[in-house]
Amino acid sequence: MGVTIKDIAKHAGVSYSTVSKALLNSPLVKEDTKKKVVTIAKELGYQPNAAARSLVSKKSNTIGVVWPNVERPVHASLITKINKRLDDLNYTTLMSINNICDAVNTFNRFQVDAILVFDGEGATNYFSSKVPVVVYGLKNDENPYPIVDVNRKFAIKSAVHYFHEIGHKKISYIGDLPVDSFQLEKVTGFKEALAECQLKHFEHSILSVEGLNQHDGYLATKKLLESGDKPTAIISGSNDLSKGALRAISESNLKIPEDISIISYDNLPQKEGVSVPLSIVGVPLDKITEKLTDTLIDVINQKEVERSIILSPEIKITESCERVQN
Amino acid sequence: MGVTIKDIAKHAGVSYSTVSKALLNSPLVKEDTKKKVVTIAKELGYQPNAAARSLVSKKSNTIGVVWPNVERPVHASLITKINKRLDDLNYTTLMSINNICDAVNTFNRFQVDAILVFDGEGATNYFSSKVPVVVYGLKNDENPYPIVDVNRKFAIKSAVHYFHEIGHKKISYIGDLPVDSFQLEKVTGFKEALAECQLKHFEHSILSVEGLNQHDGYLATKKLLESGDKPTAIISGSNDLSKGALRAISESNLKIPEDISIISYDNLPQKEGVSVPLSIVGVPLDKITEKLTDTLIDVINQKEVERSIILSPEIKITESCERVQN
DNA sequence: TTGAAAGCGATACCAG
DNA sequence: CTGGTATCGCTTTCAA
Repeated sequence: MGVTIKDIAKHAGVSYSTVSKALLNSPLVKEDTKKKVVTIAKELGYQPNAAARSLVSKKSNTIGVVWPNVERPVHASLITKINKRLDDLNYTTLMSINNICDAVNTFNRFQVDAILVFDGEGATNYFSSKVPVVVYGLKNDENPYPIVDVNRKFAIKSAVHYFHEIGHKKISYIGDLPVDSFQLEKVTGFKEALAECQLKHFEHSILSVEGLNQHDGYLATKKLLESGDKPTAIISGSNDLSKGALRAISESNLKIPEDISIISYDNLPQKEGVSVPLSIVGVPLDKITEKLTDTLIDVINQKEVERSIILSPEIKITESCERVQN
Repeated sequence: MGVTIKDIAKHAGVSYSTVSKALLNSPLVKEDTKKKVVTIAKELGYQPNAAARSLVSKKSNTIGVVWPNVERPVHASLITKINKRLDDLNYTTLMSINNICDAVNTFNRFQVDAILVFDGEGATNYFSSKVPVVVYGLKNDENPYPIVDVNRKFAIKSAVHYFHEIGHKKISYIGDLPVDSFQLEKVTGFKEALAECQLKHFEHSILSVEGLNQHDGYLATKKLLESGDKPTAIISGSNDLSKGALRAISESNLKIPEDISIISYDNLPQKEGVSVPLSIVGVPLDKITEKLTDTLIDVINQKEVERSIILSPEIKITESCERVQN
């Protein structure tokens, strides 16, 4: 059906093993022959048969990404970046949105060189794989594969400590969403940090949300500001929540940072489209991408990798924060 | 490295061709032998080598889905449903988030049985594929592959006509977002329908938005209601926009449908979490899923399929709409 | 520098 | 019912 190296061989008047070498740019083939073969291959619209190739070479130059819940868009930009980076490294990325177990099996059948699993649940999902696996997500003791994760708890803690240092005593956290273990981590960080700084909880120190969209942040902040009991500083659990918070703050005719300071948890550098340059705490997406792809390449090359790699957040303070005089 | 049928053959004391047959559940193998082989295969953690299999059988039972812009989450639920349905039909779904051209080439190398391309841009991207292709997205005359699409224009038109029939004369559309060709289609439908019904434009008959989130709908509706010039009916371009609209309406102390009627464009049946059961117009996601998967299966089986399949929307009216007395 | 041939893991046919 | 063998398209020795 498709064009094979034999077809090319016939057209070029050489043997098909020469074609193979030429296409792999082997130094064993004369430049002229190479050129001719490559030209003919292009003309014929030749696409190497991945099945045959990986059958013999035991390598597919392909990495499988398991992304069980596409519907939660949190990871979309990360995956896009990873795809790009792997492409630059000459790897093909294939994705599966099946459950982890099935997806891992599929990729094993396809003999991908490595598998990257996005495990938002810290699931106890027991899967096994001959092909090396790297997990991005919550740590889980049963998981025998190297795991890369982001220290969300520490990120929020840093924010609290920063506010404490510049004199804030009344700090609110927006983004309590118990069904989501990532958010849970952040709330825990907030609570622990309050304790460490000997700061008190007050009625609205932790605002729950129904989701992580701009509107959820808007609603929560609105509620917070309308309570008689305003904080001097806000930490918000995600970029979108922050956008909503900013809008609620400006609607209440409060000024940032004079009336209220704000730090946002975020992995993206600085999103445009906000009125104030937000202070950000979190692990930059590029850092996550790099660590993840590097780890994948390492496991492919059978290098030893740490079993648990927890990336530390960075904090970037802008004019959205101000010292409190007292 | 991995377990092969030869390993199983040794353990079972039969020839490897028998193992192959047993694993394929061929009637040519004695039940006992089958049982034994299957058990051993399981014990050894055997995963058939997809490369070898598709090399000889020329079938991979795999469908490649090209989803160039994951970052726009519109298609996430559709893709999830498709994945599910194909899984039920015993097809494996593999996704690529590369650009259309590269992704199609990749899937050609992997000899998938068919490729589904999500083309949100109606792009003139010229790609060619030996493997059959089905496109979901905007029609495009240069595209030689069968295309499935949703009639967004007609959906909005139906909504306008419905409102017209029940006496509304002042109708607003929320969701003008010119960068998005899908939204553009809807706005066009709105304009054409107004003309067909001989209804007049007024200042806020078409509300633009900056995105398609709940908050965008909230802002637009707020603006609309605060203008002195309220409509009696609203059509909203997406489910999320509608949620925002509902909130803005309730904040303005208006009642649905007494003060204002509303129909939402949506492909999902009826989302929970809204105060009023919304009237919906659009093609149900299940219908799209079914058409898309059926078409894929058809092209795989070399059946003739129409070159252009445009799905008609359904309109479902609930108590969010009321006749206007005049 | 090129060609011939072995073999990757599975299926499918034919012979027993 | 079971076993041997050709074959898929390609990479990779080994010889020429």
